[in-house]
Amino acid sequence: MKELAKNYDPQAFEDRIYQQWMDKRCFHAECDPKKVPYTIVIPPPNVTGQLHMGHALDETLQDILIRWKRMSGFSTLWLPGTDHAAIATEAKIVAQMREEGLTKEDLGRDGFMKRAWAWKEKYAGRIDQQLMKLGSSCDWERERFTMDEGCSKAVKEVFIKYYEKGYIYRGERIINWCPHCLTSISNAEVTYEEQEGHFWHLRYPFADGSGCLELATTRPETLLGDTAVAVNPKDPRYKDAVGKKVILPLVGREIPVVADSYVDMEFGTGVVKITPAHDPNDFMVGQRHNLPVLNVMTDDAKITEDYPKYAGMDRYEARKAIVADLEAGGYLIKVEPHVHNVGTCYRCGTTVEPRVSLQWFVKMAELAKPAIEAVRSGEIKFVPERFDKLYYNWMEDIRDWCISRQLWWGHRIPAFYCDDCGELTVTAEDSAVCPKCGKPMRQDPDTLDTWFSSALWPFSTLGWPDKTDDLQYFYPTDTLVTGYDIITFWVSRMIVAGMEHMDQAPFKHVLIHGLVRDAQGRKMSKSLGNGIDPLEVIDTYGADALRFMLATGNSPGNDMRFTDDKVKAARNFANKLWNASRFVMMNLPDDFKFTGLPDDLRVEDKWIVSRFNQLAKDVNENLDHFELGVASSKLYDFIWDVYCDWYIELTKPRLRAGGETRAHAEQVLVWVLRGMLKLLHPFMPFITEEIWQVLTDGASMIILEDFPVYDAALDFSAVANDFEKVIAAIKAVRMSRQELNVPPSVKAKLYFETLEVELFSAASIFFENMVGATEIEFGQNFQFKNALTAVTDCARIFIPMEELVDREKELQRLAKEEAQARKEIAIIEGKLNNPGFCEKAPAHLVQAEREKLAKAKEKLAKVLESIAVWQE
RNA sequence: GGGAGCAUAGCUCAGCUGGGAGAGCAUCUGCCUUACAAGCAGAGGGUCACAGGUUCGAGCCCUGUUGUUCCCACCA
Repeated sequence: MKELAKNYDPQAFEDRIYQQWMDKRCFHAECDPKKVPYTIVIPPPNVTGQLHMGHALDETLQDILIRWKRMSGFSTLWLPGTDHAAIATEAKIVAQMREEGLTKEDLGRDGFMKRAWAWKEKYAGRIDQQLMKLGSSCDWERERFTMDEGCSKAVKEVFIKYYEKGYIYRGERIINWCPHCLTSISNAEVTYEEQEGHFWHLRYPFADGSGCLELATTRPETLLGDTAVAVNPKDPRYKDAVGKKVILPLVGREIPVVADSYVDMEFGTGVVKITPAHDPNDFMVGQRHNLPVLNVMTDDAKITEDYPKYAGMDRYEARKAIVADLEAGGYLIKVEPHVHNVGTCYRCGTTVEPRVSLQWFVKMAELAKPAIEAVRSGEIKFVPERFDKLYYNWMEDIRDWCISRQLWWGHRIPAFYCDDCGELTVTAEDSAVCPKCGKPMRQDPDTLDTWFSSALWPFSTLGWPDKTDDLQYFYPTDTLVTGYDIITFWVSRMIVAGMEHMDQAPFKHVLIHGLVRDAQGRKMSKSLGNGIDPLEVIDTYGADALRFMLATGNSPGNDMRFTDDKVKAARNFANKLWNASRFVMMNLPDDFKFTGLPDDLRVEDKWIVSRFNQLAKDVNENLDHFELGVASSKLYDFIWDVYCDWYIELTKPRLRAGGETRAHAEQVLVWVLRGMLKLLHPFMPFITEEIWQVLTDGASMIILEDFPVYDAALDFSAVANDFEKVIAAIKAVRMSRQELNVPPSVKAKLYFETLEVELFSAASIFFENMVGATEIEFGQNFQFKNALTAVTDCARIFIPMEELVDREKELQRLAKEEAQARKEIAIIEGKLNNPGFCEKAPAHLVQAEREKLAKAKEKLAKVLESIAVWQE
């Protein structure tokens, strides 16, 4: 038999193992009618992005599920792919061009696109490589990209379908504009931040000279675009003002005073300046009162040429200048500090500028209805459930979705304008000629929001709009794994699209995870520089350790902190498994053949087999309920505590014995080891595959093995429970010896007072091997003047010492045990003396309490006897 | 303003449908026991935020309070 390397060194095999899986096409999915499909589509990372800890978590969870299902006999497809990430990618390219002194206009649209594709080609694949390092078992043969031919076809199809059904319209609305990215963004892409600003109290004089209206603003520079002043119609203070005109300071324009219920009488002076072009609420007021819309800013938020004095100043410069002028002109009453929420671009953090412009929108209210119903009916389930509230919250109050972006990198809107006759045509054809007048048409310059294409991801990647075999077989997908931060951006829109175009929810479960934060609990971010690179972690500790750490110790939907200690603990666990496997293999003869579990199992074998059987049951159940963290910690406990610390130690005497005894132990050791490796494989795929292949001499791959399940034939609970008594006795002896500072090197004979003579006598070898027993004798009423006692609920064990035992210390120890026993008895008696408990609690629980009480009393009696002996 | 999460050992967190408070790390003690010192054997440490309620029984369910984090809306 080949041996495992002396040290666990993930670098030595992780890449090789991955290559093997690839060579054997282990990740490839077939439309196999004999199998049940299980599908996950990857949340597509940015095509030119880099793997960060959030991805690592996301992919780890998906890979665990996929590998588990694959081993459980499903035809599993994990479909990988990347997103073109319109704003993010275009921003990077533009920044790079800026360094060369180039602008988009310099290159022109075609030139820019050429450059963008080249950029994409250069960096695409990098993220794939990184996913591979993690062990992701994606079907790379099916890899997709949101701007590939098929996805682009789907996008056009959907756009046209929506347009024809009246869900898509074009209109002049106030939208969120990012002056840095130079594009519109949707409501969902705006993040609000609390900022300290000012409240400028201003005075607007009446045109007729009858005094002034006082009002306050946080954005004095927008005054240039004021087209009215509004008051509440019910406000008695301003009854006479309504209908009059005021003169706009600095500008001199006469604007009306209008009455609108939007104005809150309680707030400020009850007078609001109305700037329809630069504030969403003002825009609505403007519409109600037919006010002109004056855009006073350019794309990049500078004042336009219409106001020569401030032209070219950016909005903050202009603010300073205008405030100064207002003060000079006597229009400024006072300035107060004011904390308010400011919208920022979620991509670049720039303060967004509400701006009126002509954009494309999707009417969401109708489309949202079936999508809401899909969750309400349980067709789609969020895990954990509470996230459905966030979803309803968003969907039930949904706004129209601004989908046009003033970017070049993306899907161009399939709308064409005829400059000649003014006709608007939406069509999939590129070489469009005006259907009305036959003249050539001009395509809309804008592209679509990135999320428009990712919304179609669960079916566009399977071939839709064509009716492909993949689509037939793998749709709807089963589980979507993603972070709570993109439920509104992405999950909700996929559900909408799935319901609308496929008439079927795109997935059954949405497994939501939290954010990976740094050790102090802060969000990992570029600006803080506190991000941890998963690849560096993999280099240091191995992918298995990283994966295990990410999957353990947290529960769905909750954030987790990343600490080095946790990865180290996971690495140590891998090392433990490695060494245990090495130990087992070292003990196997060269011609070892695994023949399966022997029929004549010993008590300790039945114990471990039974425990393993329970573990297999638990792990399957936990995974079924998406309790990945619970499953992984059960595996940890079993492998480390049960198998390594107990079972291996228990088998050592048998291995030393040789012959049949040894061969028998070898089979059980290997049987359990194989089972553990399989159960652990989804979590730690590399190390389990490596060990497996050495163990099986390369005859098979663990990734293709059957996942263990509960087997009633392997349930030996009764025997296992008996064996727990032996374990309890060993622990009790250890505790006595340690607490009395008896060195491990000191051996001693053990005297047992017990009714379980048969059980303990069969186990005597363990006492010799594990607690330094020289010999074991059974009897009653032993009297020792200088012995430690170890007490369990079914045995009292004397350990006579040659050197004088510290009487006081042993008495103290026994007193502690007495106190514990009494406390336990009190608790149980408290329950049993409660008539309500005995009457209403399930019978088996009452019975269990009675048994516990009997045992506790027995133990107490034994402890008291021991104390009596010492006190004589 | 609306909604949600969290509060459990010194730290980081588990604890699934209510039925004996757990893990890792840290601390203390003893061990190089030929798989593993990235280890072994033990120990100490918690009024499960607070106050009520339901129940035979509450870390878990209900109500309220406090602290904290987040999401949504957004008052110029």
